[in-house]
Amino acid sequence: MTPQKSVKETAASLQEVTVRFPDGTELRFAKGALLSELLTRANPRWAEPTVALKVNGTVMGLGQRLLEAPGGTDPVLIEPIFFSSPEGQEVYRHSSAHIMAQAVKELYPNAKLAIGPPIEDGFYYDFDLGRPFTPEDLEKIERKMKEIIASRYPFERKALSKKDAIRFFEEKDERYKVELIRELPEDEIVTVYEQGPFTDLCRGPHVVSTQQIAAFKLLTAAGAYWRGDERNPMLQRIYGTSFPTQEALEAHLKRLEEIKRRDHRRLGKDLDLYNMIDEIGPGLVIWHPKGALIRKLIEDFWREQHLRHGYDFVYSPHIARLDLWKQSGHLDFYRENMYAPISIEGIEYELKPMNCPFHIMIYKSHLRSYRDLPLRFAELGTVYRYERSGVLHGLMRVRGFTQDDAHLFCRPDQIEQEILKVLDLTVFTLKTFGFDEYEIYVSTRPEKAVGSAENWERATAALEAALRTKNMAYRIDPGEGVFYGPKIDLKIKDVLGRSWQCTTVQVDFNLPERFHLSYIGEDGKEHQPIMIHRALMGSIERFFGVLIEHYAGAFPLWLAPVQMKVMPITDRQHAYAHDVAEALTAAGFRVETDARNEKIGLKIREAEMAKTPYMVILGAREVQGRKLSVRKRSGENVGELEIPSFIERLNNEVSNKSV
RNA sequence: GCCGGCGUAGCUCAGUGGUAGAGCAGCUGAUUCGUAAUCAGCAGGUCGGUGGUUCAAUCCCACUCGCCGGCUCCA
Repeated sequence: MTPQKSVKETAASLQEVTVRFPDGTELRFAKGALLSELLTRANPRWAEPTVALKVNGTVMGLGQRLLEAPGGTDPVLIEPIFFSSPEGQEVYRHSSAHIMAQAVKELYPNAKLAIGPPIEDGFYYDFDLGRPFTPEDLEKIERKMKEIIASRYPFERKALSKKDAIRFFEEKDERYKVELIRELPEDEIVTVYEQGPFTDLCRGPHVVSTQQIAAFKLLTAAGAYWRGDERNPMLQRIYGTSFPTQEALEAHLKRLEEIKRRDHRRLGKDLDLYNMIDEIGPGLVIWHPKGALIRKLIEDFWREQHLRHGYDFVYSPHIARLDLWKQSGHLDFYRENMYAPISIEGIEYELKPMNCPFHIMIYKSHLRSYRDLPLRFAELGTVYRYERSGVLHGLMRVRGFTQDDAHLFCRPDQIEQEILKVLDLTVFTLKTFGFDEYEIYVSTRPEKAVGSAENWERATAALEAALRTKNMAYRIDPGEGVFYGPKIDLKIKDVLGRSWQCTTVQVDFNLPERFHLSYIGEDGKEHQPIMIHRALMGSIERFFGVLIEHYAGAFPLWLAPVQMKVMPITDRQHAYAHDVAEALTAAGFRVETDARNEKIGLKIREAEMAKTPYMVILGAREVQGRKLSVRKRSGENVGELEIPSFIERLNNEVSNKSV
């Protein structure tokens, strides 16, 4: 199996070449030198252990040789890659995945290898085992991985012809690997990596030795289809993660704990915000009073902003005749997400999955002039979409949800300006909730789509132009547009750095055509308006779920369902507590009084667990001085205040919408 | 939808082929207390649902509903 080195290559390996390091240092090396030799000799005092090297811009493993470097330049440019970079993590975790695969093969020789890539925060490997992995299996695999790491196997790269590679993996009965290799181009050189007795198909690169994987943990096992296609066999996937130090691993595990602690499904129950129950059905939310109040406050804010930004509010029904959905094209392109029609007096009606056709009907209710445009119809519109049972997830993925929807009708020359306005409103809205960072994607034409290629291009160009004007960095997401037009998707980053898709802005050249929308232009002739669909928070349900996790349930004062609790220490302060609560309520705050015959410690504990922003503690001293002793949920003691100065403080905090 | 795990009191969870327990919450009483849990008593469950095996099922089996972790998909 050892590939033969050509005579020419051997000769070449004796020659020398200059290597330039990032600090400008240049050293001479034999062309056949191992990259790890470069590193030792150069002693470059790099702060972190080097995972791999970037050689003339290509990431290479330290076990590779200088002569494999691309470009064949002299000098050869070298850059270190540390674990702290995304590339370093990829190499490190990819190697970790190989170690896991070796462990699995040693423990379960019949397991077939599929694929095992690095992913964000870790790695996975898919196996065909014929049965699922149990938690005990994972423990055994972890122990075996530790042995493999202790064995200090070097990762050795071997190149094979496609034919040899197929034969090699056929002999091992690794049918998935064979399938992968067969799809490579005919003349492709296939590389494999060996670590001790284990060989895996792999492009690489890898760390030098298994010993380099210092700290790892296997996290979960789950089913996954071969190549993500449900018609293919179900494989068994093991997820794991690895880090160069035990501390870094533990920090990561702690973060996972933190994510669990913030889980909106747990907090939603603990804080009594909302629920989803069997009797009603999966993916259908009931909002309990506290959650409903928060929702109301969010919606009030939304309405206020939309009024200021020139939107008109509209309302539309939950069902409409099937014909409407035929005309809109939803029945052709969105059917799999729609519920079965309801027959009423012989006419079929359909539960709405989107609000657009209704807003279009409002547009069509008058003859429109170019002077009327742009028209902006906004609605907190509740829609119902069939989602497969396995994809439902708390508030993040439901079957009935309310979009903060709007449809803008404008002239072609107004598109860019309208999108700019939408972006402004989006940024302002998100910022109010403490989201300052986001990822932006522009999705282009999918396979299943209506409308001409030319229209798609025009629309996409408008979206990109607006983003460039706003200096907002974006990435292209090819083929991910909705069937009726390209879109901008904005994923917000929460306090833990996780991304959530909320905002979407979609240009639509198609619905105006299907519904024969028109306006009378300056020239007195009919023209077709452009339509823009947009939702800033996306779905109120999802946005609320994200907010719960973002704030860890501790809603800022302006959103907190109960803003403060008035807590008399004994019943001798009840009368004063009543007066205080009345004064605060009269000032417009949401106040509860805890007049139970309980110790103050318990009252504070319960207010803390309910994440109430302020606690107003009233004992004999406060009654005496007609004051308030104010404590924040952070534990901070604000001290003794007079009622008016407390109210002023609260008013400031609410009007600033301090996060 | 698919693979796997789970479903026991309002919540978090023990448990067993002979019809169930704890802590918290609830109710009652006592305690009048200064910044994250006062004490005692009481009450609370057709063990997700349906069917089957069995003298006997919460436990075993089948089906079904739901939840959780993934796959796929999306606001």
